[in-house]
Amino acid sequence: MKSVSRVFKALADPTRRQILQELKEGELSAGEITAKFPISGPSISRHLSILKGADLVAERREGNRIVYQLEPEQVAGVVGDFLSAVCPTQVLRNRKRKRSKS
Amino acid sequence: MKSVSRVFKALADPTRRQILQELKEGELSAGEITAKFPISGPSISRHLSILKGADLVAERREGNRIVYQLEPEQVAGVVGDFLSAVCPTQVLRNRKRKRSKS
DNA sequence: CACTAATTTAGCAAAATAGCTAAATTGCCA
DNA sequence: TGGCAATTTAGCTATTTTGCTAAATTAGTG
Repeated sequence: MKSVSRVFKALADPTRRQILQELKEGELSAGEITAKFPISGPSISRHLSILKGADLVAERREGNRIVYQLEPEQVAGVVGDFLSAVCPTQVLRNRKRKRSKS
Repeated sequence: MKSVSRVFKALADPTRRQILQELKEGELSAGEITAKFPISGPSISRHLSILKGADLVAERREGNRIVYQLEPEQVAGVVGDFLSAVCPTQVLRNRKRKRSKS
């Protein structure tokens, strides 16, 4: 599958988007991530492997546990490229504040 | 469903992302869009209704046909908000050219 | 080595997704 | 009104996704 498709499919799930937001604060082990969500460890593990498959996170083993880390360049790269392809004029630069919620 | 979820689910499908790119060039009727893809009219119609449900496109009837139009503010708004939430430092501004393909 | 903790892998069931064809709808025109 | 063109809606099937529990893996510790 193409990289951009893997990324957008990964971002389609709200749990996975929230995992990315948690990782923005700093790296976390699989168990620490699991503790933040109401779903089982194995389910989180699969979400993590999908995020990893899209290169949105990197993992490394640290003794007993596996630590995950955000890859902000991949997030900004792929999503940003799409954004500039579809709406080049109003990408980030020039974005108006939202009136309420769209 | 929440707006951001509808948007990212809509963007998860490659056909729908490509429809948005086609619409970037200017509005198109459902039939004109269908002609650009190898799948059936009804399938395109459903993709369009999902894009419309996420407010990524707007439709209007024009006589016999229905014309679709990109809503770049919604695209840039929702996706851009997510981007600034997850990787505020390297959002668009400051993005390095890609070395090859990530 | 045996035991425990952390995590992933396997296998299953329910729900969602995307495609198709056939039928319904909507608007135009004679 | 009848008929045609454009599009959507309905209903179906196959595939994918997401959750679960149970079992396997990997690393540290007595």
